[in-house]
Amino acid sequence: MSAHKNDNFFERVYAIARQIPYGRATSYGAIARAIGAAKSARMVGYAMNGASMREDVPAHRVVNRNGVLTGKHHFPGTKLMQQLLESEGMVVKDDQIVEFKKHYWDPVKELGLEDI
DNA sequence: GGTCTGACCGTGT
DNA sequence: CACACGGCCAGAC
Repeated sequence: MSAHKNDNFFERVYAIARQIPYGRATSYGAIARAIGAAKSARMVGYAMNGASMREDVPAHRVVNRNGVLTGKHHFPGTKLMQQLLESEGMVVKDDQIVEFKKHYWDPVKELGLEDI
């Protein structure tokens, strides 16, 4: 019992992050909205910290709203995050995804969560 | 068990 | 346009 609205905040974050397609990227805020916690973007970032050890969660495809690789320091190696993104066809310059909008993947829109 | 911090975001001045 | 601030909430100390 005592089933609160977000029992598994972290699991929900991972569930969304897992669905980010190859070659695309999304933002912390977008994921936060997708799980119904629009103002908890910070916690999404915090959750991704624990996702580093999970291979099924592509944490490198999650950046901030400006397309900046704010979490790159949490990856083993300084440029691993950038390399992973570039290996998927994205261009990263000055710690930022070039033409971020072009590769942006909005979970709320793509998964049809708007009407829920 | 209070306090601080953090891979963020929107809004106000 | 730059900067400051509040919000949200889970862990670490």
